[in-house]
Amino acid sequence: MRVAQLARELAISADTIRYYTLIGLIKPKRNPANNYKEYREEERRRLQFILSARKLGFTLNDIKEIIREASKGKMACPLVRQILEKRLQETEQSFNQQSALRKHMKKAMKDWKNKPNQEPNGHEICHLIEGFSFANE
Amino acid sequence: MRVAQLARELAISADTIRYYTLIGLIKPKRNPANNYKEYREEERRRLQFILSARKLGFTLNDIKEIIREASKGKMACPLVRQILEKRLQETEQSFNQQSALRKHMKKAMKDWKNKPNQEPNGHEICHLIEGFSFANE
DNA sequence: CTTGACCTGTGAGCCGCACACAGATTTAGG
DNA sequence: CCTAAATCTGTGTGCGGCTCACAGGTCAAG
Repeated sequence: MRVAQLARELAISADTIRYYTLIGLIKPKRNPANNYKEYREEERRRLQFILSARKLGFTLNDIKEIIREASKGKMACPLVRQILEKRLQETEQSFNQQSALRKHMKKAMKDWKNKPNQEPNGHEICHLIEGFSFANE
Repeated sequence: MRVAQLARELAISADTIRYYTLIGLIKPKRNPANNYKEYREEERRRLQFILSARKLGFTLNDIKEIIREASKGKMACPLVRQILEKRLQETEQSFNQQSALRKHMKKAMKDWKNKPNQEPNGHEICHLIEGFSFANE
């Protein structure tokens, strides 16, 4: 199976598969007839593993390390648990940041409804932004 | 005032100020004595504008465009309102994605508490990930 | 006058792809 | 069987918003 069809079946882009191949996460054999990469059952399974791991917040580097560990015949689970914990912490952080950003933006939308546009006055760029208060209410 | 001190006062990194300068958001004059960049009141105000706008989700390109508009003597407010709306939509999207990711990760933490590590078995990489269900309960 | 802190510009690295390009291959239609 | 169009290939570049590394110039304190 070639890259485009596999991409269709997994509902991802061919470029993504190519990229994973480029960085060594997948190692398809070549078809000697045309030198195209041939994706088989093994590659499909590995790709599905990658996609699941991505959905759980693992980075591509994490995944690389996990695969390396597993292919040395070792048990990857402890590593997986440890990485998940770390990534969860980071996700909590950026989630809270996102949440704050969202709050500010919504407040701006609301506050600005009652404010007029204003002609430029020399030292302000946009009074909406410059006059915005990030404080709670 | 030189870059490092301004950075300290605004609690951001000197590299960030340098970067904003590089992409043309700030245009400090040079000190002829040593050719260092000189940041004055105008640059400080502009920098504060940039920081406020960033906190409201505007991208650096947005900010560039807004400044360009304002420096043409035009009223930037309508543009600002329009961009905010767009960025808010995007933020909602990525917020929801983050939220889903966080949920999955927390579920994994919980589910995996009861699952043992498992020796590699040839065709699985990590049964924790491979056996994880993304469904709601 | 030296030491060490600070400054400079330039360039590369991060992450996870998306997109552009030019040339090779495959497929469908006549 | 032939051609045209679709699809494929690898390589390289770009995105955002910085951060860090490097090699060298400048400056303040002792």
